[in-house]
Order: sequence, then structure tokens, then C-alpha cells
Amino acid sequence: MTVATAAVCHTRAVDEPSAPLAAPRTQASRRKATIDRLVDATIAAVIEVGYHRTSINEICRRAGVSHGGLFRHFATRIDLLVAAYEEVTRRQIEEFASQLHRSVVPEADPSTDPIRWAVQTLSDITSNPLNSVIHELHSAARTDPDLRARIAPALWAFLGRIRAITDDLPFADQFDRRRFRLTLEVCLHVFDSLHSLRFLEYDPAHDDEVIDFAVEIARAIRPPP
Amino acid sequence: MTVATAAVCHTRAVDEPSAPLAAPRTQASRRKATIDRLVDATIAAVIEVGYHRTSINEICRRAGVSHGGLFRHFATRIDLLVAAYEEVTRRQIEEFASQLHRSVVPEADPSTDPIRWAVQTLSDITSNPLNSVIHELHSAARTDPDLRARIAPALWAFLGRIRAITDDLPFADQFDRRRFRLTLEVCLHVFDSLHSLRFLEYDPAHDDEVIDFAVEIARAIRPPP
DNA sequence: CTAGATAGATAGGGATCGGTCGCTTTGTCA
DNA sequence: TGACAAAGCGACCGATCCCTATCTATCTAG
Repeated sequence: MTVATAAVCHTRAVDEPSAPLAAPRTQASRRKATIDRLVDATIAAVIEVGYHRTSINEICRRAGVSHGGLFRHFATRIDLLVAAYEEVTRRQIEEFASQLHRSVVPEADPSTDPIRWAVQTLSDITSNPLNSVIHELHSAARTDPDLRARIAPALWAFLGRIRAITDDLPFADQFDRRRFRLTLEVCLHVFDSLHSLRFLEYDPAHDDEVIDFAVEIARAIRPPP
Repeated sequence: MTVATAAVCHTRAVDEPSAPLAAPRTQASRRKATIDRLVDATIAAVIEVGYHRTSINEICRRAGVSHGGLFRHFATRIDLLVAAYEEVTRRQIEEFASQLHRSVVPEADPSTDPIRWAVQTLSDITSNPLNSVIHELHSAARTDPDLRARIAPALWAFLGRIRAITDDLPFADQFDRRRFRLTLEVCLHVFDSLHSLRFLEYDPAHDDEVIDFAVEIARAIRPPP
């Protein structure tokens, strides 16, 4: 055990005995921990109060970091919001791939229709609160050329990864490629738009109705002409 | 001719001889003209700079009205933005009904497929810049309970009018009611979401591809089971 | 152990925010 | 025509915005 480790253990034992990793020990870990807290706080703030109310103050308050500390790691507010956007797309891709994977592993319920599973997964992903971060930044980017230029590459990468994942779906070869891709795009647009109106009224029954209808569309479109 | 009218005519003849109605003559028309200018300026500002940059200053500058003049007619910024939202939904409904109507009047090209016409109309309406005002306010309303409470009734009325118009489409009875409504809802969601990503890249060819696919879906769904 | 570098905190600058308050200009009505 | 009301104006308010400059605390390296 190094001296530094011993010192940290001592401090923890006195101040907060059961707190996990109260103080990082190296500059690098201190830096990473602060950046992670700032990005997490930014994501939470955009979800809860929206893009234009996610101010430096709001982020610092949530992250427990001072103004000076924030600007040590991010030169501008937009830099931090772009980092949050990239982190959100990364998490969404991870969740999407992970959830889709569950339908093809041997333990999956064999009675599950893979098309329905995929549609349900698209609905789940777009109804994730993280998705509203993406929507908020897209909405802001429409009228902010700087922000638009910053998130465009991340958005293209995001769409590319979605396509790569969906093109590998086991039932893809039951469609012709054009119809398959368009069907998936339609589903994504429908759920994206449908769930962005949840602020008005959340009707799970209607969600299910739309999911059923999307499955019906996919089946009706499936046979090549 | 009253004295006031004579004065106005005189001023117009000197300053801008051909300008239409440079100065309203009654309190009521002055009031209406100012309110209209403020609402128009608000709509234009939201389209061009977005919801959160549509400040009192920005609106007054565009409308040629002072701060004091604005607050004479709208108690808060949100009041004005709600008025702009209602005006936009009114214009969109008007445009929607008018454009749909053109496909059923005798002068319409008889070779036009009414389903394709309706789908194209949905795409046109959602790609109208006015639609971004609706999107901006929905996005802001998600995290602003006051705004949400104010625009919710207008949104419900808007959706109700869309449904009333589409339920009267001449080919509605070729579908069963549930599939017909869901198909229209799917189209609206798809075009809404698709066009909200135009800030990234505008690809008319892809728009056409999606329109073709929407028509294909409608035809595949049409026959009752 | 110490000198230098990195991380974090605090105060405040310059600009803009939504909104108020007197004031002037314009229209109304007896 | 003159008193009153409505419409319009712009200075000003406190709050908040993003960001910087300066200082202290912590970590690294020789």
C-alpha cells in the first residue's frame, strides 16, 4: 500500500467511513472524475430543465463544481453540451445493441416474434429520457450554426451506428434492402415524434396501438414484389 | 372627411405617397395593427433564431414597436409566444384544408391519385417553416409547465381539426377507421420527424423516397382484413 | 523536500434578460 | 374644443447570462 493510498484511507475512515472513493488520488483520476460529474450533470439538467435553461450555474450546482473548475476542463458552455450529446448517443447505441441482442440469444423466449421485438426496442429507446437530450440539442442546433457544426459529426456517426446495427438484424434478409431500411426509418421517426409529445399526455395504450400498427406495416411490406 | 383623416392623408402624400395605410385611424385598428405586427415578428423570430433567442428586444426590433408598446398588449413574453403559436396553428390548418381541397375540386388533374395527394400534402405542411414554430414551442413546453399549460388547449384543438379534416377525405371509406387514422398519424409523425432534421442536410430525393414509401404503406394497409 | 504544474474556488465584468414606470402622442366623446 | 382614455415610448430595475482573472489547494517530479 502506497503512502498516498494510506492517507486517503485514513481520511475516509474518519470523515465518511462507507463512502465509495471519496477523493481520487492522482491528477488524472481527479480530472476524469470531475469531467464525468460535469457531463452527467449536464445530461440531467438538459433532461430536467431543457437546453436553454442548462446554464453554467445550473450545471455547476448539480455537479458540485465551481465556475472556475468547469472552465478548467471545458472552454465554453457549448463544448460541455457537445460532450454531453456525444455521451448520450454513446449510451443510446449501447442500450440499443444490448436490448436487440437479447432477442437473438438462446435464452430468449422462442415464442417472441423478432420483428415485434425490434419494433418494441425502437419504441423503448426513443422513449428513454436520454433521447430528449438529443431532441433538445437538435432543436437548438436548427438556429445555432456553431452548435450545428459541432454536433453534426456526432449525429452522422450516431445514425451510421444505428444503421450498422439494424442491417445485421437476423430477419433483414426477409426484406429487400430498400424496404427494410425505410421501414426502420419510418419506425424511428414515428416513435421519435410520438414520444416527443409525451409532455402533453402519456397514453401507454396508444403507444401499444402504434407499436402493433408498426408491426403490421412491417409484415405487410415484408414480401418482395 | 374628418380632420384626423385629412391629416393622415396629408402625411402620406408627403412621406410615402403609395404606401398602403401608413397609419391606422382608429384606436381599434391601431391596436390590431400593432398586435398583428408583434405576432408576425414573433413568428419570424422563432423561425429564424429559435424560441430561447426570441427575446423582447428581438421581437420589438423586428416589429418596430418599443418595449412599452409591447407590454401594453401582452402582459408577459409567454403571452405573446402563445398568441404566435395559436396563429401558426390557425394558418397551418387553413393551408392544410386549402391544399387538400384542391385534389377534390373538378379542375384537379383526374389522373392524380388522391392518396398520394394527401400524403404529399402532409409532407408539404410539415416542411413549412411555420411548423418549426410548433416544434420549438413543444420542445420548450416539455420543461416549462407554465408554457405547457398555456399551449396544451391550442394543441388539442389543432389535433382535433386535423382529425376532422382527414376523416372527411373522400377515400376514407376505403379503409377501416382504425387503420385509416393510424396511417395518417404515422405519416404525420414520419414527416414531422424527418423534416425536423433538415437542418443537417436537405435531400429532396430522400423526401420523395419516403413519400413513395408512405403511399406504399397506405396501399398495403388499405384492404380491410 | 521543494519547485513547478495542474485543479479548483471566488469575485466580478460586460452584456442581456423580462418587466415596470413615468411620460408623450394619438384617438374618443360629450 | 377640451377632458379623458388608450396607445406608444424609452430609461431604468434587479436578476442572470457566459466568461475571465486571480488566488489557493493539491498533485507530480527531480
